[in-house]
Formats: sequence, structure tokens, C-alpha cells
Amino acid sequence: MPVVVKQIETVVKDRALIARRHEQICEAALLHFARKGYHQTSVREIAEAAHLSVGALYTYIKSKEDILLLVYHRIFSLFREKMSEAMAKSGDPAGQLRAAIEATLKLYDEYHDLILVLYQESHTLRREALQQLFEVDRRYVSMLQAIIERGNREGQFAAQDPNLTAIVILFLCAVWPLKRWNLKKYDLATVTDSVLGLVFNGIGGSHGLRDN
Amino acid sequence: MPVVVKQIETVVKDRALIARRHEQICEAALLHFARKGYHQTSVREIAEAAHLSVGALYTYIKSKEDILLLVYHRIFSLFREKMSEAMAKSGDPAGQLRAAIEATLKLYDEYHDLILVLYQESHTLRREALQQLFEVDRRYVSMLQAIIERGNREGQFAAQDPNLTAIVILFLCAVWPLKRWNLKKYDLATVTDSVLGLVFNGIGGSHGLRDN
DNA sequence: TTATACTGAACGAGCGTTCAGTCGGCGGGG
DNA sequence: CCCCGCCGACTGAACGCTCGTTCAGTATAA
Repeated sequence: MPVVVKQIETVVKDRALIARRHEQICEAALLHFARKGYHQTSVREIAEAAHLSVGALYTYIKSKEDILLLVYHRIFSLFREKMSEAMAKSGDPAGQLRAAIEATLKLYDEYHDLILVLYQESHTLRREALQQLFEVDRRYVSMLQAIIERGNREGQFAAQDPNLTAIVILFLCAVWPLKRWNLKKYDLATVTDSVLGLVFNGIGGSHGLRDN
Repeated sequence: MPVVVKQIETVVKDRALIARRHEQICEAALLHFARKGYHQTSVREIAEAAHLSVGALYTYIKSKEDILLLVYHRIFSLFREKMSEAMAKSGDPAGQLRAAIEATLKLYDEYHDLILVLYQESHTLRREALQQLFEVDRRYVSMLQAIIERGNREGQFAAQDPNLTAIVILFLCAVWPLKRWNLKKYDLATVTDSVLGLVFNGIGGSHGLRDN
């Protein structure tokens, strides 16, 4: 569902048109960002890929940075949606954690170029935009943290610091998009198994995780 | 020890001077790259920070990208040195793995801004330079991989795919520099403990998680 | 006629890069 | 011993180019 980013002031009035154009711009930008990065793609290129003139583009954004914001907001809304639905499944903490990790990896797989841009270009954002990004990250961490804490209470887990563990596990999922170039010979399922193996058993044991 | 990067052609003749200047440039560049990234720091800024004029700077490099290469080569030689000495210690695979992870995290701590630049600006490099980077990465992975394979043979570890596991573990160490902003309240020792805990025992703690 | 969406040439700033020129120390001829 | 010329190291104004951004103008539909 298209989302109008309210922080971005526009000249055009029609709300539906704004949303449609923002989506066009987002997709066009992502196409280039993933290949060349933010700084090496020009506004002209984005405009062309979005089937707009430079002038028209600038009636939907105030500056180039707005395009990056647009892309980031797309990530956020996407993840909010997908993650919370993945978490709501199994009641067992171990099952929930497994589902969360699987969902995250699947998302990272589907939007790997987006994640790459997220990690590589975050330092480009202004303080205000960065705070927003941190906030979203914190929310995902606390989702995982809640699961881990429950697992600890029920004796399934023994994590010393649930917050730290949540951060580390979430980061671990980013291997797939960030180290893609040297994971070429593996597929999503294999990497998922490896990550789940490490999280649940460490390096010492593999007790047949995928038993379905 | 200063290292002359032979790939970079220079106008100046004196080898020792080149090495000294390259080190100056490296440090100056890193200072700015860490704060603003590669694209947002100008050659003028780097020259000033290195106490050189723009013209003098260009007698030690051929283009701006050379500066990034210089920085990368610094990382490589540093890591080659430190890692191999850390690996050569204990004979026990578990002890070796632990030493390797601890050494990596300590290095990542000391040069966290360098690592950040490495991850954020790698897409700026030309194909040739990228291949070099990959090669170095592969070497570190295979160091870890060898340890894991030995641990498997001796029954201490049970990693299904040692190569994949090595990649994942090495990546895991990058939480510390890459997620620094939301690990502010933790210190190196705590994060090291957490990473070691996850690698050796998983989330289930020392007793380990049995099948569901 | 007017409001709205759009066009693309033009602008100015900043960038990476170059080069004509300066400086200082060293060596050999007077 | 001095002086001159040379050469290696350095200087920074200038150049050309690309970029983000703007705006006078066009098109269309109401």
C-alpha cells in the first residue's frame, strides 16, 4: 500500500498522485542506488528511470536527500508489516525466535539491495532522519528481546543480556545481504540453517534443527 | 612498519618519503572518512589534514580513489599481521577459535572507523581493487575454517558447513563496529562475551538446547 | 481564463585534477 | 670559498566538468 511520507513537502496537491509518484521515484532510485550507491547516481538518472523530467521530480521532493528518506520509509513500513505478522505465530519462545529469524532472512533476501543501501548510506542522513532510523531498529530489537526474555523465564534460553543478544542475532541476519558476494555458492535455505544452528546450538552441536 | 603500495604510481622518487607521506595521507583521510564518508570529504580537506598542498598530494597519488586504496591496504597489512599471530597461540581448536574471535573483536574495536569505511565504501572501488579485497577476506575466512574443520574432526565442534560457519562467525564480529551506535551502553568485554557465548553455546546456554 | 502538472535549458557551486611557477639544498666550476 | 645552475619537492590559482537546484515557459483540462 502506498504511503505518503508527510515529512516531505511537495508542490503538487493531489495526494493520490503524490503517493504514486513517490513510489515511482522510490523504485527508480533503488534500482540505481543498489548498483552504484547514493552519491554516484545523479538526480537526472533517477528522474529518467522514474519517467519524469528533472523539474517534475522536484515538485515531489525538496532535495536529493528526500529520495533516500523515501527509500528508507519504504523499508520501514515494509518491515513493520512483515515482521509483526511473523512474530504473532507460534506460542513457544524457541518457535517464535525461529520464525522471527526465518522471516527476517526472507525479508533480507527479497530486499537485499535495499538493506545494502540502508547500511551503506545511513551516514548520509541528517541527524533527525537518523534518529528515526534508530527508532525503527530499536523497535525490532525489542521484539526479539521480548521473545528471548520469555525464553529465559521459561528455562528454554540462558541469555545473559537479552537486549545485547537480540541486537547480535538481528545483526547476524544481515550476513545474507551484506556478504552476498562471498555467499554466492549458498542459497537462502542453507544460510538460514547455518544461522539457526549457530543461534540455537552454537558451534558445538547440531541436533537436526530442520525436522519437519 | 610503513608499506609502499606498489600499485600506486608516484611522481616523487624517494621511497622512504613516499611511505611516510602515504601514512600521513592515510591517517588524514581516515579521520574524515570515518566522520563524513568518502564522497563527502574533498581532496582539499585530506590534503590540509595531511599537512600537504593539493598539488603535493597529487604527486603521491594518481586519483582520489588511490586514497581509498591506501586506506584499504593499511587495513589488510594490519590484519594480516595481528590475526596470524593471534591464531598461532593455543593448540586446542576451541581455544584457537576463542583467541581468533577475541583478536578480531579487539582489532575491530581499535580500528572501528576503518571497518566502517570498509563496509560503507567498498562499492566505490573498481573491479580490480574489489577482487583484492575479496581475496583478503577469503584468506581470513579460510583461517577460521581450518580451525573449525579441525574442531569437527576432533569432535569438539559439529559445524555442518565449516566454510559457511566461518563466514558467519567472522561477520558476527562486525557487530561491534557496525552497530556501535546502539551498543553505546556496552563495552568491548561485554560484547565479546556475548559473541563467544553465542558461538560456543548458542542461546541455550552451557547446557545446550535439546530438541523441541 | 485559470489552476495544475509538467518541461528542460540555465545557473552557480563545488569537485577532482593539472601545471606554471617557487623554494631550498647540493655539487661542481671558477 | 662562493656562486650558479639544477633537480626534486612543493605551491595554489585556474580549469573544466558534473552536480543539485531553479524557473520561465508550455500543455491540458475545467
